[in-house]
Amino acid sequence: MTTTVEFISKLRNSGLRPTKQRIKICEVLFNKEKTFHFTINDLVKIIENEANEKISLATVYNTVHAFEKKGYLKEIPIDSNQSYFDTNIADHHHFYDIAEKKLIDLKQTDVGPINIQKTIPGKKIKSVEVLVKLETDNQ
Amino acid sequence: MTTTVEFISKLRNSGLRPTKQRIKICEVLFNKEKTFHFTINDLVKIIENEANEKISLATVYNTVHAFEKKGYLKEIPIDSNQSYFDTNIADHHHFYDIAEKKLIDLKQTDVGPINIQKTIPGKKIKSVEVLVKLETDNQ
DNA sequence: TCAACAGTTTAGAATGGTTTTAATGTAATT
DNA sequence: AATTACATTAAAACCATTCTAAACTGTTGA
Repeated sequence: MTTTVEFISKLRNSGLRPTKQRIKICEVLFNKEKTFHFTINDLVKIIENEANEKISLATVYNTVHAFEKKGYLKEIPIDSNQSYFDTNIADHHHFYDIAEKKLIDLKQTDVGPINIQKTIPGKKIKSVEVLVKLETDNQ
Repeated sequence: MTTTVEFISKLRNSGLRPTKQRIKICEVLFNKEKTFHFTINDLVKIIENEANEKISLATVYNTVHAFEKKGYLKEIPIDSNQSYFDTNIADHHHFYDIAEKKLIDLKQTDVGPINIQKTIPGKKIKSVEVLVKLETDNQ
């Protein structure tokens, strides 16, 4: 449980003005028991349900991108027509249920260490992400 | 080097009528020395340059999706606003150079086996894809 | 060989997620 | 309180992708 005051200083410390909208989005995203995955559309709906407020779509996009840039959110690479975000910023991997278009977290221990042998001069590894696609098992 | 005749029978055997457009796209995609990555836009440009033909955008989309469904192409999961495809259908993974927006193939031996410990009832694993994001190494 | 059918191509319109615009509003600073 | 820089907003624009419906073409069987 994080208080509004804490969100305000977190935002200020990040160089983001603590506006009503950003605080609301913080509460929606970072005050949950568990981390979760969402699309922008999901987030808009959650805000509409949870508060009776309405935050403009553009602001939701702006805020999510700002939070991503600050490292408070991670975008999950999926070849889908919309972006998925994750409030779990720890290093971890995903199942993607193709039929249901749903993401499921994998723990580090579910996958085991991944050792990348190849290097590219002048580049360093920023992240290593495994996406396991699931389909229906008909048998 | 694959002949036109071979592409025709490959298409027929897949239940796809060997049309002029599909044969052309086969030649562009599968007659290269090396496998490569492309977007739909890339492919349209290649076709325009290589032949003086013009294939309708809708047909390019249709054909790429048909080929993907038949397993002759693979879509690569990246959190981008457009789809990337790969003519390398062997089991392999990717580097993604964030700065240059370029994909680089990793060989199986560059990554080693990945062992997924978790299972979901009624679902089976369709694919396991590793995306290694690279950033500039400033030091 | 030819007719008939089913599958394919096409240009252009529609769709839908995301970004831009430019006007209005608000937090921070003086 | 005035100023300034940053934020929010609705609506328009953007752009990759999909859809539509009419024209076209490969295939089949008589």
